[in-house]
Amino acid sequence: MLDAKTNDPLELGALAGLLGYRLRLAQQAVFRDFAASVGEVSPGRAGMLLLVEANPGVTQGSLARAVRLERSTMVGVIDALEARGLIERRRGADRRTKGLWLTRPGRAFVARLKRRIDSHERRVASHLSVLEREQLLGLLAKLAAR
Amino acid sequence: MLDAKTNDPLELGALAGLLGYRLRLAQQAVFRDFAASVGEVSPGRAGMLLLVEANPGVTQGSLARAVRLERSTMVGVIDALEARGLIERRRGADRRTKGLWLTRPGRAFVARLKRRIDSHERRVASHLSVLEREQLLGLLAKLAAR
DNA sequence: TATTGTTATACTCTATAACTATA
DNA sequence: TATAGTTATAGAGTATAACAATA
Repeated sequence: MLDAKTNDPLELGALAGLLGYRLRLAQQAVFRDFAASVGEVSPGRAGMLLLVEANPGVTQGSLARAVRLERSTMVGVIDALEARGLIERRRGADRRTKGLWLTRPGRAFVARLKRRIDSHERRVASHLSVLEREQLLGLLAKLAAR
Repeated sequence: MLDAKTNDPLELGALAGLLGYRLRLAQQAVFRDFAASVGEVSPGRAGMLLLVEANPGVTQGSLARAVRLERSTMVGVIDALEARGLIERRRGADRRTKGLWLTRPGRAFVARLKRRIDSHERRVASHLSVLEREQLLGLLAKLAAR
């Protein structure tokens, strides 16, 4: 780890070989590129929009479990996306539930989002070969499999 | 991605092959294990303690740059670690700076921390071979190199 | 009784802008 | 003028606990 300003080297000590530390640095780098190049919506919110696109009518609770948020947290998140006109709640067959759907503007937004995410992904992976990227995705999935 | 409660499969859609998505899931898994098994201090704070241990007398600003936090954010972080009696500020040769040092209890705390982190690391990497773990660390470093 | 969405509330982590003391 | 630490303030993002409607 280099001190970004003075280039004083800072000893990493016990930190050097820890997966959690390397994961955090990598994720910071990727998220920083996402914010700069995709913008408009955070990585987490973008992921939710992609999940609603792939699972039209998904209930709030089901989406919350998928992204590991509390149901109560999801309320505000959906409120915000609904206020931006990107998704809408519809009454489900089970009248306790609310199904989530992309609005027409929401679908256009997600289409644009996907194009930007594509070029973001290419830029982020530009230092990796195709094989290395596949290896990395596989190892990450293995690590996350609990 | 499985819905954790009902086992309804949720389609991942465009999310499936994104490095940022896989990074986030992997990091969540690792941090959850850290919280459950190391506890007492968050991964980020633990990292700072390890950096102070490896760089006695490091200034607040230098540490802030190393972990990519604002100087102003670092103030409160150090306040909290100081209030817990783990580190102390000492006046530097340049009298604008404050050097950071582990206290005696802080050194004991970090020693215990390192033992817990070791077993945490082994558990997290338990699904990976030694070679796979090395590959993963290397690929993550490559990804984070901007 | 159990589940879904909701509200009220609070906590953690972080940033920006303006200040002070030194350099 | 520039830098290190500081303060005040604000904004994401998240959680817990209690509640109403529905199953």
